[in-house]
Amino acid sequence: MTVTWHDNTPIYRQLRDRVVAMILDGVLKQGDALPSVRQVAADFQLNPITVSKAYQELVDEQLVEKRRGLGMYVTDGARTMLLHNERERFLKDEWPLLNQRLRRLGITAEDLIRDGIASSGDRP
Amino acid sequence: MTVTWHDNTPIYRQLRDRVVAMILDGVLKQGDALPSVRQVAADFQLNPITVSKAYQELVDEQLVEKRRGLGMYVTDGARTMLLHNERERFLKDEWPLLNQRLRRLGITAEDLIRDGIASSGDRP
Amino acid sequence: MTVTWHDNTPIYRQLRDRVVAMILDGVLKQGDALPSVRQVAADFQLNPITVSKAYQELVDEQLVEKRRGLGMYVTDGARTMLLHNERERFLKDEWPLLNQRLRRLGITAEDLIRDGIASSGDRP
Amino acid sequence: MTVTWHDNTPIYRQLRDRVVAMILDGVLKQGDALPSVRQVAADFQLNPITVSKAYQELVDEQLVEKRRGLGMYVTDGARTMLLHNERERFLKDEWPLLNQRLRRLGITAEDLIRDGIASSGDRP
DNA sequence: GTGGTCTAGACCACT
DNA sequence: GTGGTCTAGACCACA
Repeated sequence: MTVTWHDNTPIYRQLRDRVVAMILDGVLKQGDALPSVRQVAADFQLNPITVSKAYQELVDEQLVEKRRGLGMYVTDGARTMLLHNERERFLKDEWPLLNQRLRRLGITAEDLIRDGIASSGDRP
Repeated sequence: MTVTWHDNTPIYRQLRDRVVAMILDGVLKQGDALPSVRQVAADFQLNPITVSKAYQELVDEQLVEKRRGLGMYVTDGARTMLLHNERERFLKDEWPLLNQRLRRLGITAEDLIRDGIASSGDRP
Repeated sequence: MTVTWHDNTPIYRQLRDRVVAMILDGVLKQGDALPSVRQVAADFQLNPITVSKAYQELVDEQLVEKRRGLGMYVTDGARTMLLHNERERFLKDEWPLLNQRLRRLGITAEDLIRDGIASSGDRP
Repeated sequence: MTVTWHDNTPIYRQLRDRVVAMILDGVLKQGDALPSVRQVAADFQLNPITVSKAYQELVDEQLVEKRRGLGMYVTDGARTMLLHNERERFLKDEWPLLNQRLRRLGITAEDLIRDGIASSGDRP
Protein backbone atom coordinates (compact mmCIF):
# COMPACT_ATOMS: atom_id res chain seq x y z
CA MET A 1 0.00 0.00 0.00
CA THR A 2 1.72 3.09 -1.20
CA VAL A 3 0.41 6.60 -1.44
CA THR A 4 1.94 9.77 -2.72
CA TRP A 5 1.65 12.77 -0.48
CA HIS A 6 1.41 16.29 -1.76
CA ASP A 7 4.43 17.88 -0.19
CA ASN A 8 2.88 21.29 0.23
CA THR A 9 0.42 20.33 2.96
CA PRO A 10 1.35 18.41 6.10
CA ILE A 11 0.72 14.70 5.98
CA TYR A 12 -1.53 14.73 9.02
CA ARG A 13 -3.80 17.22 7.23
CA GLN A 14 -3.92 15.05 4.12
CA LEU A 15 -4.72 12.04 6.26
CA ARG A 16 -7.55 13.95 7.90
CA ASP A 17 -8.84 14.89 4.47
CA ARG A 18 -8.78 11.27 3.35
CA VAL A 19 -10.95 10.22 6.25
CA VAL A 20 -13.32 13.11 5.64
CA ALA A 21 -13.61 12.04 2.02
CA MET A 22 -14.32 8.47 3.09
CA ILE A 23 -17.10 9.67 5.37
CA LEU A 24 -18.57 11.86 2.64
CA ASP A 25 -18.38 9.01 0.15
CA GLY A 26 -20.05 6.65 2.61
CA VAL A 27 -17.06 4.32 2.79
CA LEU A 28 -16.98 5.02 6.53
CA LYS A 29 -20.43 5.16 8.08
CA GLN A 30 -21.44 6.40 11.51
CA GLY A 31 -20.45 3.92 14.20
CA ASP A 32 -17.73 2.41 12.04
CA ALA A 33 -14.31 2.06 13.59
CA LEU A 34 -11.45 3.93 11.99
CA PRO A 35 -8.40 1.82 11.22
CA SER A 36 -6.14 1.94 14.26
CA VAL A 37 -3.35 4.45 14.52
CA ARG A 38 -0.76 1.69 14.42
CA GLN A 39 -2.41 0.09 11.41
CA VAL A 40 -2.44 3.27 9.38
CA ALA A 41 1.10 4.07 10.46
CA ALA A 42 2.24 0.68 9.23
CA ASP A 43 0.26 0.83 5.98
CA PHE A 44 1.47 4.27 5.00
CA GLN A 45 4.95 3.98 6.49
CA LEU A 46 4.32 6.82 8.88
CA ASN A 47 5.16 7.66 12.44
CA PRO A 48 2.21 6.81 14.70
CA ILE A 49 2.35 10.31 16.11
CA THR A 50 1.61 11.76 12.69
CA VAL A 51 -1.46 9.58 12.33
CA SER A 52 -2.48 10.44 15.85
CA LYS A 53 -2.42 14.11 15.02
CA ALA A 54 -4.73 13.56 12.06
CA TYR A 55 -7.17 11.57 14.19
CA GLN A 56 -7.06 14.18 16.94
CA GLU A 57 -8.16 16.82 14.45
CA LEU A 58 -11.15 14.68 13.58
CA VAL A 59 -12.00 14.32 17.27
CA ASP A 60 -11.75 18.09 17.69
CA GLU A 61 -14.15 18.50 14.77
CA GLN A 62 -16.53 16.05 16.45
CA LEU A 63 -16.49 13.80 13.41
CA VAL A 64 -14.90 10.98 15.34
CA GLU A 65 -15.11 9.88 18.95
CA LYS A 66 -12.63 8.02 21.08
CA ARG A 67 -13.76 4.98 23.01
CA ARG A 68 -11.11 4.48 25.67
CA GLY A 69 -8.95 1.48 25.02
CA LEU A 70 -11.06 0.49 22.03
CA GLY A 71 -10.31 2.89 19.26
CA MET A 72 -11.83 5.71 17.23
CA TYR A 73 -15.36 5.63 15.82
CA VAL A 74 -17.26 7.78 13.35
CA THR A 75 -19.77 9.83 15.34
CA ASP A 76 -23.47 9.75 14.61
CA GLY A 77 -24.41 12.43 12.15
CA ALA A 78 -20.82 12.97 11.06
CA ARG A 79 -21.66 12.87 7.36
CA THR A 80 -24.61 15.21 7.71
CA MET A 81 -22.53 17.59 9.76
CA LEU A 82 -19.78 17.51 7.16
CA LEU A 83 -22.10 18.06 4.25
CA HIS A 84 -23.61 21.04 5.96
CA ASN A 85 -20.51 22.63 7.46
CA GLU A 86 -18.09 22.11 4.60
CA ARG A 87 -20.66 23.29 2.10
CA GLU A 88 -21.38 26.34 4.18
CA ARG A 89 -17.71 27.07 4.69
CA PHE A 90 -16.95 26.76 1.01
CA LEU A 91 -19.76 28.98 -0.16
CA LYS A 92 -19.18 31.65 2.47
CA ASP A 93 -15.40 31.71 2.79
CA GLU A 94 -13.69 30.21 -0.20
CA TRP A 95 -16.10 30.88 -2.98
CA PRO A 96 -16.08 34.69 -2.91
CA LEU A 97 -12.29 34.81 -3.25
CA LEU A 98 -12.27 32.07 -5.84
CA ASN A 99 -15.03 33.74 -7.79
CA GLN A 100 -13.05 36.96 -7.86
CA ARG A 101 -10.04 35.11 -9.24
CA LEU A 102 -12.15 33.40 -11.89
CA ARG A 103 -13.61 36.71 -13.03
CA ARG A 104 -10.12 38.22 -13.26
CA LEU A 105 -9.02 35.29 -15.39
CA GLY A 106 -12.15 35.39 -17.49
CA ILE A 107 -13.17 31.85 -16.60
CA THR A 108 -16.92 31.32 -16.83
CA ALA A 109 -19.36 28.74 -15.57
CA GLU A 110 -19.42 27.28 -19.07
CA ASP A 111 -15.67 26.69 -18.97
CA LEU A 112 -16.03 24.79 -15.74
CA ILE A 113 -19.02 22.77 -16.85
CA ARG A 114 -17.18 21.79 -19.98
CA ASP A 115 -14.40 20.70 -17.68
CA GLY A 116 -16.53 18.44 -15.57
CA ILE A 117 -18.45 20.25 -12.85
CA ALA A 118 -21.80 18.71 -12.05
CA SER A 119 -24.86 20.62 -13.13
CA SER A 120 -28.17 19.87 -11.49
CA GLY A 121 -29.17 17.81 -14.51
CA ASP A 122 -26.52 15.25 -13.49
CA ARG A 123 -28.02 14.67 -10.08
CA PRO A 124 -29.60 11.29 -9.57
CA MET B 1 -2.81 51.50 6.26
CA THR B 2 -3.56 48.18 7.79
CA VAL B 3 -4.13 44.89 6.05
CA THR B 4 -5.07 41.54 7.42
CA TRP B 5 -2.96 38.66 6.20
CA HIS B 6 -4.22 35.16 5.77
CA ASP B 7 -2.59 32.88 8.26
CA ASN B 8 -2.16 29.90 6.02
CA THR B 9 -0.18 31.39 3.13
CA PRO B 10 3.14 33.21 3.51
CA ILE B 11 2.98 36.97 3.47
CA TYR B 12 5.35 37.29 0.52
CA ARG B 13 2.99 35.08 -1.49
CA GLN B 14 0.02 37.20 -0.55
CA LEU B 15 1.93 40.31 -1.52
CA ARG B 16 2.80 38.78 -4.89
CA ASP B 17 -0.88 37.91 -5.36
CA ARG B 18 -1.92 41.49 -4.65
CA VAL B 19 0.38 42.80 -7.36
CA VAL B 20 -0.82 40.14 -9.79
CA ALA B 21 -4.42 41.14 -9.06
CA MET B 22 -3.54 44.78 -9.70
CA ILE B 23 -2.01 43.89 -13.04
CA LEU B 24 -4.99 41.77 -14.04
CA ASP B 25 -7.37 44.53 -12.98
CA GLY B 26 -5.41 47.08 -15.00
CA VAL B 27 -4.51 49.12 -11.93
CA LEU B 28 -0.90 48.50 -12.80
CA LYS B 29 -0.23 48.67 -16.55
CA GLN B 30 2.85 47.62 -18.46
CA GLY B 31 5.64 50.10 -17.92
CA ASP B 32 4.19 51.28 -14.62
CA ALA B 33 6.53 51.43 -11.64
CA LEU B 34 5.79 49.30 -8.62
CA PRO B 35 5.87 51.09 -5.28
CA SER B 36 9.34 50.81 -3.76
CA VAL B 37 10.21 48.03 -1.39
CA ARG B 38 10.77 50.42 1.48
CA GLN B 39 7.49 52.16 0.72
CA VAL B 40 5.51 48.93 0.83
CA ALA B 41 7.38 47.75 3.90
CA ALA B 42 6.45 50.94 5.70
CA ASP B 43 2.84 50.91 4.53
CA PHE B 44 2.23 47.32 5.56
CA GLN B 45 4.50 47.22 8.60
CA LEU B 46 6.60 44.51 7.06
CA ASN B 47 10.21 43.55 7.01
CA PRO B 48 11.71 44.85 3.72
CA ILE B 49 13.15 41.40 3.12
CA THR B 50 9.63 40.02 2.94
CA VAL B 51 8.64 42.60 0.34
CA SER B 52 11.81 41.91 -1.62
CA LYS B 53 10.98 38.26 -1.70
CA ALA B 54 7.57 39.00 -3.16
CA TYR B 55 9.07 41.27 -5.82
CA GLN B 56 11.72 38.70 -6.64
CA GLU B 57 8.99 36.16 -7.33
CA LEU B 58 7.42 38.58 -9.78
CA VAL B 59 10.78 39.08 -11.47
CA ASP B 60 11.24 35.31 -11.71
CA GLU B 61 7.84 35.07 -13.35
CA GLN B 62 8.91 37.80 -15.80
CA LEU B 63 5.96 39.94 -14.81
CA VAL B 64 8.21 42.64 -13.46
CA GLU B 65 11.68 43.84 -14.39
CA LYS B 66 14.30 45.50 -12.27
CA ARG B 67 15.84 48.69 -13.66
CA ARG B 68 18.99 49.33 -11.66
CA GLY B 69 18.80 52.45 -9.63
CA LEU B 70 15.25 53.17 -10.77
CA GLY B 71 13.01 50.46 -9.34
CA MET B 72 10.70 47.71 -10.52
CA TYR B 73 8.48 48.03 -13.57
CA VAL B 74 5.67 45.96 -15.00
CA THR B 75 6.99 44.19 -18.09
CA ASP B 76 5.39 44.48 -21.50
CA GLY B 77 2.84 41.78 -22.03
CA ALA B 78 2.62 40.99 -18.34
CA ARG B 79 -1.16 41.01 -18.27
CA THR B 80 -1.49 38.81 -21.35
CA MET B 81 1.02 36.37 -19.95
CA LEU B 82 -0.81 36.27 -16.67
CA LEU B 83 -4.19 35.71 -18.22
CA HIS B 84 -2.84 32.77 -20.14
CA ASN B 85 -0.64 31.18 -17.49
CA GLU B 86 -2.86 31.57 -14.47
CA ARG B 87 -5.85 30.37 -16.41
CA GLU B 88 -3.96 27.35 -17.60
CA ARG B 89 -2.62 26.59 -14.15
CA PHE B 90 -6.04 26.86 -12.59
CA LEU B 91 -7.80 24.61 -15.07
CA LYS B 92 -5.08 21.97 -15.08
CA ASP B 93 -3.96 21.91 -11.46
CA GLU B 94 -6.55 23.33 -9.14
CA TRP B 95 -9.79 22.66 -10.88
CA PRO B 96 -9.70 18.85 -10.90
CA LEU B 97 -9.25 18.69 -7.12
CA LEU B 98 -11.76 21.44 -6.51
CA ASN B 99 -14.26 19.77 -8.78
CA GLN B 100 -13.93 16.55 -6.82
CA ARG B 101 -14.57 18.41 -3.58
CA LEU B 102 -17.61 20.12 -5.02
CA ARG B 103 -19.08 16.83 -6.20
CA ARG B 104 -18.58 15.34 -2.74
CA LEU B 105 -20.38 18.26 -1.19
CA GLY B 106 -23.12 18.16 -3.80
CA ILE B 107 -22.41 21.69 -5.00
CA THR B 108 -23.42 22.17 -8.65
CA ALA B 109 -22.69 24.73 -11.30
CA GLU B 110 -26.12 26.17 -10.66
CA ASP B 111 -25.27 26.77 -7.00
CA LEU B 112 -22.18 28.69 -8.04
CA ILE B 113 -23.94 30.69 -10.73
CA ARG B 114 -26.61 31.64 -8.26
CA ASP B 115 -23.78 32.74 -6.04
CA GLY B 116 -22.20 35.03 -8.56
CA ILE B 117 -19.98 33.20 -11.02
CA ALA B 118 -19.89 34.76 -14.45
CA SER B 119 -21.59 32.87 -17.23
CA SER B 120 -20.71 33.62 -20.86
CA GLY B 121 -23.77 35.82 -21.22
CA ASP B 122 -22.11 38.24 -18.80
CA ARG B 123 -19.08 38.81 -20.95
CA PRO B 124 -18.72 42.25 -22.44
CA MET C 1 -29.29 1.54 31.92
CA THR C 2 -26.95 4.00 30.33
CA VAL C 3 -24.39 6.18 32.03
CA THR C 4 -22.12 8.82 30.60
CA TRP C 5 -18.51 8.56 31.62
CA HIS C 6 -16.22 11.47 31.97
CA ASP C 7 -13.60 11.41 29.30
CA ASN C 8 -10.70 12.57 31.40
CA THR C 9 -10.71 10.01 34.23
CA PRO C 10 -10.50 6.25 33.73
CA ILE C 11 -13.74 4.37 33.91
CA TYR C 12 -12.58 2.11 36.73
CA ARG C 13 -11.85 5.22 38.80
CA GLN C 14 -15.30 6.63 38.09
CA LEU C 15 -16.83 3.31 39.06
CA ARG C 16 -14.88 3.31 42.31
CA ASP C 17 -16.07 6.86 42.98
CA ARG C 18 -19.68 5.83 42.44
CA VAL C 19 -19.40 3.13 45.08
CA VAL C 20 -17.66 5.50 47.47
CA ALA C 21 -20.47 8.00 47.00
CA MET C 22 -23.04 5.30 47.72
CA ILE C 23 -21.25 4.39 50.93
CA LEU C 24 -20.99 8.01 52.00
CA ASP C 25 -24.66 8.59 51.20
CA GLY C 26 -25.62 5.50 53.18
CA VAL C 27 -27.08 3.74 50.16
CA LEU C 28 -24.57 0.99 50.80
CA LYS C 29 -24.15 0.24 54.50
CA GLN C 30 -21.49 -1.87 56.18
CA GLY C 31 -22.14 -5.54 55.59
CA ASP C 32 -24.10 -4.85 52.40
CA ALA C 33 -23.16 -6.82 49.32
CA LEU C 34 -21.93 -4.98 46.25
CA PRO C 35 -23.60 -5.91 42.97
CA SER C 36 -21.61 -8.64 41.25
CA VAL C 37 -18.92 -7.82 38.74
CA ARG C 38 -20.83 -9.47 35.93
CA GLN C 39 -24.01 -7.64 36.93
CA VAL C 40 -22.33 -4.25 36.84
CA ALA C 41 -20.52 -5.11 33.63
CA ALA C 42 -23.83 -5.99 32.00
CA ASP C 43 -25.66 -2.95 33.37
CA PHE C 44 -23.02 -0.48 32.27
CA GLN C 45 -21.90 -2.24 29.09
CA LEU C 46 -18.39 -2.59 30.39
CA ASN C 47 -15.66 -5.12 30.19
CA PRO C 48 -15.75 -7.21 33.42
CA ILE C 49 -12.04 -6.57 33.81
CA THR C 50 -12.75 -2.87 34.15
CA VAL C 51 -15.30 -3.53 36.91
CA SER C 52 -12.90 -5.88 38.63
CA LYS C 53 -10.25 -3.23 38.65
CA ALA C 54 -12.62 -0.80 40.34
CA TYR C 55 -13.58 -3.36 42.97
CA GLN C 56 -9.95 -4.24 43.54
CA GLU C 57 -9.21 -0.60 44.31
CA LEU C 58 -11.94 -0.65 46.93
CA VAL C 59 -10.47 -3.81 48.42
CA ASP C 60 -7.03 -2.20 48.51
CA GLU C 61 -8.54 0.77 50.33
CA GLN C 62 -10.12 -1.67 52.80
CA LEU C 63 -13.55 -0.28 52.07
CA VAL C 64 -14.74 -3.59 50.69
CA GLU C 65 -13.85 -7.19 51.47
CA LYS C 66 -14.00 -10.23 49.27
CA ARG C 67 -15.77 -13.28 50.68
CA ARG C 68 -14.75 -16.20 48.51
CA GLY C 69 -17.63 -17.65 46.59
CA LEU C 70 -20.05 -15.08 47.96
CA GLY C 71 -19.03 -11.71 46.57
CA MET C 72 -17.87 -8.33 47.79
CA TYR C 73 -19.13 -6.70 50.99
CA VAL C 74 -18.80 -3.27 52.51
CA THR C 75 -16.41 -3.52 55.45
CA ASP C 76 -17.30 -2.43 58.94
CA GLY C 77 -16.35 1.15 59.52
CA ALA C 78 -16.02 1.85 55.82
CA ARG C 79 -18.06 5.03 55.97
CA THR C 80 -16.18 6.42 58.98
CA MET C 81 -12.87 5.62 57.37
CA LEU C 82 -13.95 7.33 54.17
CA LEU C 83 -15.20 10.44 55.90
CA HIS C 84 -11.87 10.80 57.62
CA ASN C 85 -9.52 9.89 54.78
CA GLU C 86 -11.22 11.64 51.91
CA ARG C 87 -11.68 14.75 53.99
CA GLU C 88 -8.04 14.71 54.94
CA ARG C 89 -6.94 14.12 51.38
CA PHE C 90 -9.07 16.91 50.04
CA LEU C 91 -7.95 19.50 52.56
CA LYS C 92 -4.26 18.61 52.30
CA ASP C 93 -3.85 17.83 48.59
CA GLU C 94 -6.58 19.33 46.50
CA TRP C 95 -7.62 22.37 48.43
CA PRO C 96 -4.35 24.33 48.30
CA LEU C 97 -4.23 24.16 44.49
CA LEU C 98 -7.91 24.82 44.14
CA ASN C 99 -7.71 27.75 46.49
CA GLN C 100 -4.94 29.27 44.41
CA ARG C 101 -7.05 28.93 41.28
CA LEU C 102 -10.02 30.53 42.98
CA ARG C 103 -7.95 33.48 44.12
CA ARG C 104 -6.63 33.98 40.58
CA LEU C 105 -10.16 33.97 39.25
CA GLY C 106 -11.37 36.23 42.00
CA ILE C 107 -13.89 33.74 43.28
CA THR C 108 -14.61 34.23 46.98
CA ALA C 109 -16.24 32.15 49.68
CA GLU C 110 -19.32 34.31 49.29
CA ASP C 111 -19.60 33.37 45.60
CA LEU C 112 -19.50 29.72 46.54
CA ILE C 113 -21.94 30.05 49.41
CA ARG C 114 -24.34 31.88 47.14
CA ASP C 115 -23.90 28.95 44.76
CA GLY C 116 -24.81 26.31 47.29
CA ILE C 117 -21.95 25.34 49.54
CA ALA C 118 -22.98 24.31 53.00
CA SER C 119 -22.15 26.69 55.82
CA SER C 120 -22.12 25.39 59.37
CA GLY C 121 -25.58 26.79 59.98
CA ASP C 122 -26.93 24.23 57.49
CA ARG C 123 -25.68 21.24 59.39
CA PRO C 124 -28.37 19.01 60.85
CA MET D 1 16.04 26.64 36.25
CA THR D 2 14.40 23.47 37.43
CA VAL D 3 10.76 22.71 37.88
CA THR D 4 8.98 19.67 39.17
CA TRP D 5 6.15 18.38 37.06
CA HIS D 6 3.15 16.64 38.46
CA ASP D 7 3.33 13.32 36.75
CA ASN D 8 -0.41 12.79 36.55
CA THR D 9 -1.08 15.48 33.96
CA PRO D 10 0.86 15.83 30.73
CA ILE D 11 3.66 18.35 30.76
CA TYR D 12 2.24 20.34 27.87
CA ARG D 13 -0.94 20.84 29.86
CA GLN D 14 1.00 22.00 32.89
CA LEU D 15 2.99 24.36 30.71
CA ARG D 16 -0.22 25.77 29.30
CA ASP D 17 -1.51 26.26 32.83
CA ARG D 18 1.65 28.10 33.82
CA VAL D 19 1.21 30.59 31.01
CA VAL D 20 -2.46 31.03 31.86
CA ALA D 21 -1.50 31.72 35.46
CA MET D 22 1.07 34.27 34.31
CA ILE D 23 -1.55 36.04 32.24
CA LEU D 24 -4.03 36.02 35.12
CA ASP D 25 -1.36 37.31 37.50
CA GLY D 26 -0.43 40.06 35.07
CA VAL D 27 3.12 38.80 34.62
CA LEU D 28 2.35 38.47 30.92
CA LYS D 29 0.31 41.36 29.56
CA GLN D 30 -1.47 41.66 26.24
CA GLY D 31 0.98 42.24 23.43
CA ASP D 32 3.83 40.66 25.36
CA ALA D 33 5.86 38.02 23.62
CA LEU D 34 5.92 34.57 25.12
CA PRO D 35 9.36 33.10 25.63
CA SER D 36 10.29 31.23 22.46
CA VAL D 37 9.64 27.53 22.13
CA ARG D 38 13.35 26.81 21.99
CA GLN D 39 14.00 28.98 25.02
CA VAL D 40 11.42 27.23 27.16
CA ALA D 41 12.56 23.85 25.90
CA ALA D 42 16.11 24.65 26.95
CA ASP D 43 15.11 26.16 30.31
CA PHE D 44 12.92 23.27 31.33
CA GLN D 45 14.92 20.53 29.63
CA LEU D 46 12.03 19.63 27.40
CA ASN D 47 11.58 18.58 23.81
CA PRO D 48 10.58 21.59 21.70
CA ILE D 49 7.62 19.64 20.42
CA THR D 50 6.21 19.38 23.92
CA VAL D 51 6.44 23.13 24.39
CA SER D 52 4.96 23.63 20.96
CA LYS D 53 1.94 21.60 21.91
CA ALA D 54 1.35 23.76 24.97
CA TYR D 55 1.61 26.93 22.92
CA GLN D 56 -0.69 25.53 20.26
CA GLU D 57 -3.36 24.97 22.89
CA LEU D 58 -3.10 28.61 23.86
CA VAL D 59 -3.46 29.64 20.23
CA ASP D 60 -6.54 27.44 19.91
CA GLU D 61 -8.00 29.13 22.99
CA GLN D 62 -7.27 32.51 21.37
CA LEU D 63 -5.19 33.58 24.33
CA VAL D 64 -2.08 33.80 22.21
CA GLU D 65 -1.48 34.68 18.58
CA LYS D 66 1.28 33.64 16.25
CA ARG D 67 3.13 36.28 14.28
CA ARG D 68 4.82 34.41 11.49
CA GLY D 69 8.53 34.18 11.89
CA LEU D 70 8.42 36.38 14.96
CA GLY D 71 6.95 34.37 17.78
CA MET D 72 3.88 34.09 19.97
CA TYR D 73 2.16 37.06 21.57
CA VAL D 74 -0.53 37.44 24.21
CA THR D 75 -3.70 38.53 22.45
CA ASP D 76 -5.58 41.66 23.38
CA GLY D 77 -8.18 40.95 25.99
CA ALA D 78 -6.67 37.58 26.89
CA ARG D 79 -6.81 38.23 30.63
CA THR D 80 -10.40 39.48 30.53
CA MET D 81 -11.41 36.51 28.44
CA LEU D 82 -9.72 34.16 30.87
CA LEU D 83 -11.25 35.72 33.94
CA HIS D 84 -14.67 35.45 32.40
CA ASN D 85 -14.45 32.04 30.78
CA GLU D 86 -12.54 30.17 33.46
CA ARG D 87 -14.74 31.62 36.15
CA GLU D 88 -17.83 30.67 34.22
CA ARG D 89 -16.53 27.20 33.53
CA PHE D 90 -15.64 26.60 37.13
CA LEU D 91 -18.93 27.76 38.56
CA LYS D 92 -21.03 25.93 35.98
CA ASP D 93 -19.11 22.70 35.45
CA GLU D 94 -16.73 21.96 38.29
CA TRP D 95 -18.42 23.56 41.23
CA PRO D 96 -21.63 21.52 41.28
CA LEU D 97 -19.70 18.23 41.42
CA LEU D 98 -17.21 19.60 43.90
CA ASN D 99 -19.96 20.98 46.07
CA GLN D 100 -21.61 17.58 46.12
CA ARG D 101 -18.36 15.99 47.23
CA LEU D 102 -17.88 18.59 49.94
CA ARG D 103 -21.38 18.00 51.28
CA ARG D 104 -20.76 14.26 51.35
CA LEU D 105 -17.58 14.82 53.32
CA GLY D 106 -19.21 17.35 55.60
CA ILE D 107 -16.82 20.12 54.64
CA THR D 108 -18.37 23.57 55.07
CA ALA D 109 -17.57 27.04 53.88
CA GLU D 110 -16.15 27.77 57.32
CA ASP D 111 -13.67 24.93 56.97
CA LEU D 112 -12.45 26.35 53.69
CA ILE D 113 -12.29 29.92 54.90
CA ARG D 114 -10.29 28.79 57.89
CA ASP D 115 -8.02 27.13 55.37
CA GLY D 116 -7.37 30.17 53.32
CA ILE D 117 -10.11 30.92 50.79
CA ALA D 118 -10.63 34.59 50.13
CA SER D 119 -13.80 36.14 51.45
CA SER D 120 -15.03 39.38 49.96
CA GLY D 121 -13.65 41.27 52.92
CA ASP D 122 -10.15 40.43 51.62
CA ARG D 123 -10.71 42.12 48.29
CA PRO D 124 -8.81 45.31 47.69
C1' DG E 1 16.05 34.35 14.87
C1' DT E 2 10.97 32.21 14.86
C1' DG E 3 7.51 28.04 14.72
C1' DG E 4 6.09 23.57 11.98
C1' DT E 5 6.73 18.98 10.73
C1' DC E 6 8.49 14.42 10.67
C1' DT E 7 11.15 10.11 12.12
C1' DA E 8 12.65 6.51 15.26
C1' DG E 9 11.95 4.45 19.22
C1' DA E 10 10.33 4.13 23.87
C1' DC E 11 7.12 3.78 27.89
C1' DC E 12 2.58 4.29 30.00
C1' DA E 13 -2.49 3.78 31.06
C1' DC E 14 -6.72 1.84 29.72
C1' DT E 15 -10.04 -1.90 28.02
C1' DG F 1 -5.25 -4.86 21.60
C1' DT F 2 -6.15 0.61 21.91
C1' DG F 3 -4.50 5.78 22.07
C1' DG F 4 -1.31 9.30 24.73
C1' DT F 5 2.98 11.17 25.79
C1' DC F 6 7.78 12.13 25.65
C1' DT F 7 12.76 12.28 23.92
C1' DA F 8 16.43 13.09 20.61
C1' DG F 9 17.55 14.85 16.61
C1' DA F 10 16.69 16.51 12.02
C1' DC F 11 15.08 19.55 8.19
C1' DC F 12 12.11 23.22 6.31
C1' DA F 13 9.69 27.74 5.58
C1' DC F 14 9.21 32.28 7.15
C1' DA F 15 10.62 37.14 8.74
